[in-house]
Amino acid sequence: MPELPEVEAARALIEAHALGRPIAAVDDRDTYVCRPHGVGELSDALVGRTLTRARRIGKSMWVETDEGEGPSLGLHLGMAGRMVFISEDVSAGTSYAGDPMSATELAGEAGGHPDPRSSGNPAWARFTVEFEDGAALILFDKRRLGRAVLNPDLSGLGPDALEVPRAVFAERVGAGTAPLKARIMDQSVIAGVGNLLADETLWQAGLSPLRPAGELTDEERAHLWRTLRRCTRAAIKHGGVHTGRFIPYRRRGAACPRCGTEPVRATVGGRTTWWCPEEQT
DNA sequence: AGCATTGTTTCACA
DNA sequence: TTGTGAAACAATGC
Repeated sequence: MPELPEVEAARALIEAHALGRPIAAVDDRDTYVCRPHGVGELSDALVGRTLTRARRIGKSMWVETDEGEGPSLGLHLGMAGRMVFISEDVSAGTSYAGDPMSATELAGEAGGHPDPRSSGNPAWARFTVEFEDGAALILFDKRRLGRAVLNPDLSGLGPDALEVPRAVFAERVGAGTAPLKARIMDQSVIAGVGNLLADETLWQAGLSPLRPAGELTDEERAHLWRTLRRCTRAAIKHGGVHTGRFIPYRRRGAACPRCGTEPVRATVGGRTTWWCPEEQT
């Protein structure tokens, strides 16, 4: 689920609820999600400190501790991760993106009837930060492809897709021989665009995912930059990339909501890709 | 049973 | 050396 819009919602959740609370305990026993750290490493580094700022580039976020004096906590949601904050104050119980979940529901066992399909399944809590006041910040991830790591290396990331200036975007995206979709999903070129946001943006921009990135005109690059910003902002506002206009039509037998043509499917940049062959050229 | 999955890393190859 | 694409990763869901 998580692309830039979901991660931004998670970052905002941390910023709104988890800052300023001294850390009492950390559960880092899942050494796959917390790798390369061993059990207790994140705990030793974080207990006694306080989260002071939540930041994000693309799909990667990190939380500074003790005004930058302590280590930073890197968090990545992977393919299916979500951040949840719970506290005694039930009204604050919420998840990262338009899918509020009460503390009662999150209690799972305590509720008596935990839904195994729920992302709040207690068994899917892969990393937990408990605060002295009883609140907790939890990374739920049914597939364990998310990450919690100290002092994350973000040097391989390009500029954030929402922050990158138009001219920089044009220079970085409008180069190379790879298909356009692969180019905008390359996190070292620009950071934050995933499979669904890429399909949505290219559909809205009327550009084929197969176009060699380096062959775009100046006008097309500028148009793509504006369209990507609009799609990303809309996804943040509406609760995630799945709210995109084109997303429901990424399936066999559908009809493009603008022209009625059946979308086509192919693998582009290693990912399943759907587009309108009539309008996207 | 088999295939697909909103992400990232590693590896093979041109 | 650089760029590109496939496979692997974990664990479901259909």
